[in-house]
Amino acid sequence: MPELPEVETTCRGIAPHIKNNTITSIIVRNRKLRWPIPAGLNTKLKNKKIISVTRRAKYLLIKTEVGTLIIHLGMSGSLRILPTTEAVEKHDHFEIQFKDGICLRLRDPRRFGSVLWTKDNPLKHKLLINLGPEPLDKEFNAELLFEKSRKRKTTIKQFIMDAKIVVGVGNIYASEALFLSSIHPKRLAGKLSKAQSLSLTKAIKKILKQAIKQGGTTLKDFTSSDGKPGYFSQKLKVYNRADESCLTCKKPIKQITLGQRSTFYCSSCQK
DNA sequence: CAGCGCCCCTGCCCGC
DNA sequence: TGCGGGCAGGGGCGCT
Repeated sequence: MPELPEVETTCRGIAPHIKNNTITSIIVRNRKLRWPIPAGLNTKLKNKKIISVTRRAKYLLIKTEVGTLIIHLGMSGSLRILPTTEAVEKHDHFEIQFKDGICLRLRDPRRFGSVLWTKDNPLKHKLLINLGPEPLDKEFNAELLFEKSRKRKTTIKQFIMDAKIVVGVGNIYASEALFLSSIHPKRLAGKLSKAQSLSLTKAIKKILKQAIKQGGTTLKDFTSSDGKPGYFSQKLKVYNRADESCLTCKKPIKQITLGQRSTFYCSSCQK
């Protein structure tokens, strides 16, 4: 489900409610997520304050007085702010309850998400330390994309989805950015020209910014922290549009599989 | 290291 | 209406 814009939307949505708020209780209903939710969180976090809520790649970082919760939403996770009294449903696995009667509740049917804990700098965590630059940072630019792609034999689509190169480009936005920059998803990364590196870098930034502005993309089940869907799905030009006509040239959009992921493109517009 | 498959899990949609 | 197959927005891991 969530790609970077959805995680960013969630981050912005929950922060005002929980920042400076005091935790009264941590509830773990099912600790079997991708990794087990660590034991002892309730003891550690009771009566502690939230200092900040930030994002790195698709990880949400909830910093408290005593350490940081690192939350990943996987494919089907969502976080919502609710009154603590709100009825719990089947896949509501984890929640943080606060002094003022609200809670932050994690729902994740597929359980590919995770809730991790660290006392140290979360950016030094094993899962975060080797991540590439944020796509919207200046550090991610045409020169970096060009240099890193030299001699790489993987397809450009898999390359831009590699978190060591740049984080946050998921399966929807990879297809969209390649369409916007007129690059065929199967083009070998090592064969990208300098001009293409520039247009692709720009396209990735543009697409992600637009999607954040729209509150993310809702295909099936994404809801932001207030339960509303994202509206970017209405702007998708190729993703999920197999056999429909290209919005530029009217030829049918093609669907292929790359790295076990569905990939959509226009064979006439993308070279 | 780079480049691959695999796999974790539930739900939903489609065709029969 | 029921059931099996395929597919889904992620990403770490283990193998070659």
